[in-house]
Amino acid sequence: MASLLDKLNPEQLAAVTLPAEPALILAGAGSGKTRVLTTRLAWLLQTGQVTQSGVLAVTFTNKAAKEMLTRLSAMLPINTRGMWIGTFHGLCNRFLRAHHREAALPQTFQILDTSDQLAAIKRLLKALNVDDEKYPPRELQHFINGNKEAGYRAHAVEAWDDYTRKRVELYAEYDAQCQREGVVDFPELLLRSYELLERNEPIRRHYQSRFRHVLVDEFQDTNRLQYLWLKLLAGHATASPAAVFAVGDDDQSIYGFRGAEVGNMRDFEREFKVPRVIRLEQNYRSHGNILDAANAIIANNSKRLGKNLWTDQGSGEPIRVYEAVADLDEARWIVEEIQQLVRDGASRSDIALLYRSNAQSRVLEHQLFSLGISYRVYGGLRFFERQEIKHALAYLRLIANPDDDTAFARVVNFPTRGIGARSLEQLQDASRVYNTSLYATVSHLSGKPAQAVGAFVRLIEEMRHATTGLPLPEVVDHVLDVSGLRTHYKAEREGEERLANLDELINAAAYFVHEDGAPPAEGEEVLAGDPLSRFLSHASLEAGDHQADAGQDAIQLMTVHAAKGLEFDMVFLSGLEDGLFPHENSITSLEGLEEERRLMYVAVTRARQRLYLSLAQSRMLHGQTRYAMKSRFFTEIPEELLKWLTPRVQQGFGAVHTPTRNYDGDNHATSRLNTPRQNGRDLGGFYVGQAVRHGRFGSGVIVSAEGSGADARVQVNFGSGVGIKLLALSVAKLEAE
DNA sequence: TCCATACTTATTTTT
DNA sequence: TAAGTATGGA
Repeated sequence: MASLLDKLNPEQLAAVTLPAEPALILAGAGSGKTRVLTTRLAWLLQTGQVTQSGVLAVTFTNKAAKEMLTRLSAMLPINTRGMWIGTFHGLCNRFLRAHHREAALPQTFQILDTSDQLAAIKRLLKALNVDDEKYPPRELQHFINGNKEAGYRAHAVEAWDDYTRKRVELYAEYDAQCQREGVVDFPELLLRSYELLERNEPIRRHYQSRFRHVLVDEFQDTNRLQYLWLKLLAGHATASPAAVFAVGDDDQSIYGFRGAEVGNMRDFEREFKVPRVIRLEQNYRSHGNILDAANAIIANNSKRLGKNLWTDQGSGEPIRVYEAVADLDEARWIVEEIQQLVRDGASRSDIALLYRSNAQSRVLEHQLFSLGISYRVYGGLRFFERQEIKHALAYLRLIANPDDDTAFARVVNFPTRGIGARSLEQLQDASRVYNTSLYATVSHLSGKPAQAVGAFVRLIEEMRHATTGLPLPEVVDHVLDVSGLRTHYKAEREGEERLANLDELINAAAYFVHEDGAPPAEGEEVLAGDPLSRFLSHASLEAGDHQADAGQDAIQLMTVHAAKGLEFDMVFLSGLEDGLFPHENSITSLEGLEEERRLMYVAVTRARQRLYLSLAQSRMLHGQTRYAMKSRFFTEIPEELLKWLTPRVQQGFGAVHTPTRNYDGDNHATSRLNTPRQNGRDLGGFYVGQAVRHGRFGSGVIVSAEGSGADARVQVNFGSGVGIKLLALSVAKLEAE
């Protein structure tokens, strides 16, 4: 037992061995958060304070849940299968399958992913004849999900204006449609579970008395509904509440834009009366200079719970900074530097290239590609999101649940079988009249459309019949043939990859059955439902890997968001320009800016040994060259931690006049940029891209120009604090800097 | 039904 | 720029 607690630092040890009471662990970046969480779980089990079935551990991602299970099995010789360790959505799915009747759902209910949900909303708007210009589907989706995640059903949403009233009405209609079809979206998994617990006392009591210890990972990312769900499940208001062990870092809260409420941490501390917040501040990842920079940056945020990272590893190297003239030069420099690192023996996969937004990867990729350096871009389409896979899954969904109109609409005419828009419209209308699903409505139809659609229904019936009792992989195989999907993609010019993916789906099914069939631990129940429904919910809840060959030794490219939780020996953080990072859409509000700052904090703390920061004075954005100032975050890092690799004269764009400014001496891009006249406009000697000084606003860059001569006006970006100003040259006393 | 062309729009994203 | 959607003609 001692071995479990070995090598923990005093704070970690204190956290792991806390008594059964509400606990809040503020775990800084690289402080051994996962280790503490897993060791706590193992320790509770090993010391007999709780049984396997008395534990609920919840994470946000499948990856984190898997990691916890793997590490737990490595610590204790136990069968973890059947334990309630998983994602919020995964656990709620399991809960709802087990109590589908009480939750008023068919046992085979299907889960809509984000794109399915959007399709369902579009279909609803069409059926109700709602103008989708006035009520854009995406906006409506956001409205519905936002309300669900705050815990509000349509009837509970306050609406003070006609527009909102209409959206609330559509929200109610949407829920009714989902109910008819036997499908639930992501937030619905949570809300439905919450409502069931709230309404059904026997079930609530059962789970409240069962779970004695509730462990929550990444607590700062919880939304309101998740917080309420935890509170209820843990029996917060009851005589014998479960001990909630919440681990998180308010400084790494970067998902506010999708409903995460950092405030949940404060609320938790207060409402659960956490006796003592434990801070994990010793960092095992980065060298001192990197941590000093991170601490300095995040110190500018208000409303923090407070925390300061430290290390005993020494200060290490300075942070290297490079200011390029243009995005292309920045990319060239980064790639050149990477080549040097690799020549010096660095392994490519230890090098990460981070950026604020996905669009920035293009220049970088281009540069890497042309120099033949292997790289891997994270993000993008995942396995279960590919169209051919979604088509195949739609057939499977119809076998499991014929009322799933989203699945029906997706494949009724794919591959094409002569069912046009008019037939479908008729079917939609009839389905409203009879209040039945599209599938069930077909029997009411007559005439020509009924023939074609009827044939489709018979096809699905045959599929269901032929696959009953077959092992899952064979079901999939059969469906791929009979649906005509295989034939379709065989005929398609570039269908080989799609065909390969479809075959991969059979493998995924086989693998799933293999995992799914393992015997559960004693006293544990497995997920209820038939194997097909289980596989389908697995496909929705776990969209699979982001493509790319993970095993290869390649440079890692990703957004800062995607990098959260990861670490690399060397990190390049590119595009550090005001307007890009922090993003211009976020700088208008304090909360927005503080989230950007947390993002910056996350980015900086990814680096173990070496951190590079870079920016470009001009950048191609939306097909136009844009000029920007250095990111305001530079001013938040103590100067002595930075090592400028570009001559200091260049800062503030003074260098545009110096002859050698580009990394490789190639200055054609610059000479084009700095032509003192643009579009023949007379700007009295000024030009776009020029560094200027204003008496009141300070120094900035001319971003754009309009008018000419006496009417000439220019937009000047003054950076931090001031922002972009439109100034008439005849009025404003600008001087070249 | 399919294909070409025009038009729009442009963070971050897991489940 | 460039991807995604919308529209209209064959």
